[in-house]
Amino acid sequence: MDREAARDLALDAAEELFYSRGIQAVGMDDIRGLSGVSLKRLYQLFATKELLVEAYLERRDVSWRRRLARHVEAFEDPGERILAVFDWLGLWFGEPAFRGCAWINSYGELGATSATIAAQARKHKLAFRRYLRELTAAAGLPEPLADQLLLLAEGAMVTAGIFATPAPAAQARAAAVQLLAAAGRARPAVPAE
Amino acid sequence: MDREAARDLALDAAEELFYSRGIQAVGMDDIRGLSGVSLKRLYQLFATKELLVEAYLERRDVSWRRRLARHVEAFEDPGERILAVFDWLGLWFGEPAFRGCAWINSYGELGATSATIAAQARKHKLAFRRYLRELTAAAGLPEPLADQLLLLAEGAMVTAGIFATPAPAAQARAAAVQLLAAAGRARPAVPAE
DNA sequence: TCGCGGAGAGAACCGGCGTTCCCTAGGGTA
DNA sequence: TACCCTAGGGAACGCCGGTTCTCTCCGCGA
Repeated sequence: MDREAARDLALDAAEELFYSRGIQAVGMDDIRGLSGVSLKRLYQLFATKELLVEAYLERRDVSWRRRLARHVEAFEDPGERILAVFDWLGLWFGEPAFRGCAWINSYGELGATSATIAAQARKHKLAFRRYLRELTAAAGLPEPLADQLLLLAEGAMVTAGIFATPAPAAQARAAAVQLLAAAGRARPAVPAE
Repeated sequence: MDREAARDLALDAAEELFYSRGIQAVGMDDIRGLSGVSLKRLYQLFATKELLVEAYLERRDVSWRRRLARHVEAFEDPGERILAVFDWLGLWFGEPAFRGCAWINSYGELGATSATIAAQARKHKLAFRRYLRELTAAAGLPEPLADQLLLLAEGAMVTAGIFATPAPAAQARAAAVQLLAAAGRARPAVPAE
């Protein structure tokens, strides 16, 4: 097993365990047990647990945003793309392994203690906000609307996690429809010509 | 120092430390150091750390909702009361000690491990949702609107915590205004007579 | 066949923390 | 003054988990 393969196995196990149980509840030995990568190798790949956590959040950030983008960009219409974000959240919330947002959870757990984890959470949420701003800009809608959509999405993630139901995605979608309509009335996306 | 006073001191210290640093980052000895209540007494009052955490969340739930209600119920108009919720969030977010929502943070930290903490978070959020539903019902607005307002509020708490800015409260308030207007158009709160 | 270098398993080390225990001091009482 | 009883401080205990170390084994080259 070469270095790359071991790294992937370790990160797979880290993602599975850290996400489902929380970071502090998982020991390096648990990672070793699930991944089959020996402790020695683990520490060659990630000098400390904190670095492993960082790599886990980094990799998940990339894959999370890619999964979202794939779903959203199947649509052509800019307005539909915005709503597709909430539809995708609903799909995500419905997955059996769903346990809330990894970054919100990590921030709650270690944001006060670890500056790097707080920074990772900020980075991820900034990237998500930037994406929403791109989507609203493409639809000719103002930036403040994107920030409101961000609040709906974050609220849906939290509520879906704590209440363990995917319903908040549909609620957020409905609210987004209202906000889009209101913004459309103020500054129509497609001028009447 | 009698039993009641010691209990209050211990809970004051617990709230201060657990909220600012996270639960697992605080040891019983830290509680003792800040409260001045000896370990022996602490364990007479709370047989385990978990019971202390539970008592902390319980007490904070009561005081958090009382603070909110005090601010909201200074207004008479049902519509104003709803918006007052978001104004109060802005005041809260602006406090120097603000570090996000204690229940969202606790859930992220221990929700997967401790069933009682997950239940506390659910209980608190259910109570908040019930309050929002009461406010919208009093304004003659439909229940789904309350659930959407809940998403805005939760999203604002998370975003204000991670980005360390009170701005999300105003963004959520603006979105709430739009949603209220839309709901008012559909089913006017004050019929035209 | 004989070393040798690297890798893995798991024990060992060490610090932290929840919980318990011991020792002392102080105050009330005969 | 002598004796208890209580409370508090803080050391002690046991466990856990991050990190390191050691021992063994395997494959490869001379």
